[in-house]
Amino acid sequence: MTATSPKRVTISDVARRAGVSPSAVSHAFNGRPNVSETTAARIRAAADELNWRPNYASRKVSGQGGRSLGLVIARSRDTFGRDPFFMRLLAGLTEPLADLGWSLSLTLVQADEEEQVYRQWWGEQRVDAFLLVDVRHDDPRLPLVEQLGAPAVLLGAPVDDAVPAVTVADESAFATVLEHLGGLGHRRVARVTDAPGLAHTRARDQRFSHAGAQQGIATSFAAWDPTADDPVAELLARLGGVTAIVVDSESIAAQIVAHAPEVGVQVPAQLSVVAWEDSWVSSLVRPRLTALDAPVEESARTAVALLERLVRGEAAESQTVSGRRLVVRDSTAPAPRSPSQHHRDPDRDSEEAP
Amino acid sequence: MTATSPKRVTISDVARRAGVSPSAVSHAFNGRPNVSETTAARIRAAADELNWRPNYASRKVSGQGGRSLGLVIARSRDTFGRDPFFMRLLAGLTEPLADLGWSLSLTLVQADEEEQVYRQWWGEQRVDAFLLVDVRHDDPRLPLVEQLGAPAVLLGAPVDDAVPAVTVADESAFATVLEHLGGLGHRRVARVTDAPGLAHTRARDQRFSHAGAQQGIATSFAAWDPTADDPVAELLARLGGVTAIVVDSESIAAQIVAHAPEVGVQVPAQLSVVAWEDSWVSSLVRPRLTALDAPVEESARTAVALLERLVRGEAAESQTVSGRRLVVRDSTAPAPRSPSQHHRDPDRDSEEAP
DNA sequence: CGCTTGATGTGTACCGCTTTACAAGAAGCG
DNA sequence: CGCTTCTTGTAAAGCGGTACACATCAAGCG
Repeated sequence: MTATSPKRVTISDVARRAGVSPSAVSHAFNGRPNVSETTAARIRAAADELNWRPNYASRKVSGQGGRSLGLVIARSRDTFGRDPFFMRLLAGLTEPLADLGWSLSLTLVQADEEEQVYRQWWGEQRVDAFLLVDVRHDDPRLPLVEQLGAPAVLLGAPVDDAVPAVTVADESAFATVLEHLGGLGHRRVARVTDAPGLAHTRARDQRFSHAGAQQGIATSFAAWDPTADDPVAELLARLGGVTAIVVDSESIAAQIVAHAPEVGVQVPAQLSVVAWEDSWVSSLVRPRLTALDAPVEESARTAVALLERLVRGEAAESQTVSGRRLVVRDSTAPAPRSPSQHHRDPDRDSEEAP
Repeated sequence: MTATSPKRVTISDVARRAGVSPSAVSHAFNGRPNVSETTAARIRAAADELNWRPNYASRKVSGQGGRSLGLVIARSRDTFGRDPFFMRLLAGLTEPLADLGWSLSLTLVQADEEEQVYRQWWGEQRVDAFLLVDVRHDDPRLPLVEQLGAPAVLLGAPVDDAVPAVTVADESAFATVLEHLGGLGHRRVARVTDAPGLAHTRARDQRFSHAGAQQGIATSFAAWDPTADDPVAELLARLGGVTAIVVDSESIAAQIVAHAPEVGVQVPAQLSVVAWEDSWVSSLVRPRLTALDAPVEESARTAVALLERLVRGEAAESQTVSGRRLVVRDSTAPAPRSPSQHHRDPDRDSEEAP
């Protein structure tokens, strides 16, 4: 088939139909006081009958503020696809954007094309603001958006005064998690992270150590190595006397609980696992993951609100959203009596909760 | 902070810098033959130095074809979020779109706002084409895009000649799956679907019956009821003497294999499960899901190519992409010797593969 | 060598809408 | 009742490009 475009209806058609000038239509549609309520109604009726809406491109050209948010994600298809966080984020952005009449432009890029895409989208005025995710230390995008003069908000730990951040309050979260684990008798807990370059990783590392110190729990760190032959086995082997881990990524936590028994580590009998994000995946795997739910939808909403203010030229301050909530499921249990049994025959120890 | 927009550079700035007229710049940037290669180079250099890119909105206003694809998904946050297919689709669309210089506008809507959003986005010329997913029987969007004259392509079974479809070849897929199951001794297989309203569901139903008939396997159908208290238990109870199921949705298949043992059905000892989509989730759950991988990325690429032709005013025919591939994992095994044992004590039967 | 060509550019009229004057009649007022 | 002030509307100038028609000028040619 061929797309046969019926002549598109313009503001003049509406004006003619309502018996007014095009300017009147414009004023009516922009809530300007230059038109009486009665004629405004007539104009709206005419527009309705013709099914007309102001052409987005045209209004942008004539100086009307923007209505499009750019989300550029520098991830491989794979790491994007297996992070349920992004689904939640996308879904969460959609609603507040729609309320504002904005739309979301999304793309995945390779790391080395990233800046290029920001420049292009901004230069073409394809988008009017950016939402920055996966912000790294010394992230080049921060100076970039400043240089461009592009309104931007980042999700994660604040990095730079010039770009407001929407942060999920984490302080008490580590305390909560370690209280939960401490209450189960765990004394040595490790934090597992991938993506060491991300800005929020460092912030969380500090909070984790701090909370551990306060609660008398020995904390350590372990990096997830996706290049290993069997990343789960490799990680578990490195864990030493740790009896519980807090995993930054939900998908990694899920892989760990699913695969650990197969390499001789029973979860949660020998090792408790907490995921630092929550989604349907956590309740899918067995044992179900104890996870820390984050208010993703609210973060999205907050970010959009901030962005909207920036685009209007107002100032916007970084904001914190709270609502971290520990959802206790089946991957955490009392610490084994004698630690460091990871490599025993799985059948032989089945220490149950006291 | 406040966004202080540095004066934006326009085509005239570039023209001045290159010592030519604005038209020359335009021609140079649109590969028009009105400008010599040497001056074109000079112009490009000037544009580079000023970091200029043609304003997207302006070119659209002045009749330049569109560069934006609309994807409107009528799903709840939840059903969107737990379908890994969408992640693959989004990721898959991104690359071919970027190659074309297009961008993707995404939104989630409630079913009753759906048409409204199509009208709005098209009316505002915010997008230049639509990709239709989750197409239902008598889907109102098909007449709608026709009426609007909007280029559109749908993913799934062809429904209407006016809207080209990109279809994943399914014919041999059912044969392959049933061969696999038949070879394991299964004689009664059910197909489990949610979303009975989707257009491709009916098509698959027929193919399934057909393939069953050809291979002497008794086929039946079972609907997934998400409103049930325990949908998995409820489904399994309804299965009768069936020893294997083919589940239309990967996330449902995953729930089934994860939860079945907890309601007394061993997978795959008592029941084999095949998922009709594949993603990382299939290898996450235990037992790992035997799944039918679909060429999602290639479908996306094909759809984009079709769309691009439509936007250029060329005709575009429906296309089929092949590449369905059965990935055999751990959720399929030989059929139990005596069927219909679903409600036995799980410990008591552990019939192993012969 | 005069004239047709082809290669390169430039002027200019839009595209559809916003916006800043500015006009015209109604209303307020001393 | 003449003049100022609102109210309601219109005209016209852009916004940043594109595209068509036309101007140049050097080369090609009989």
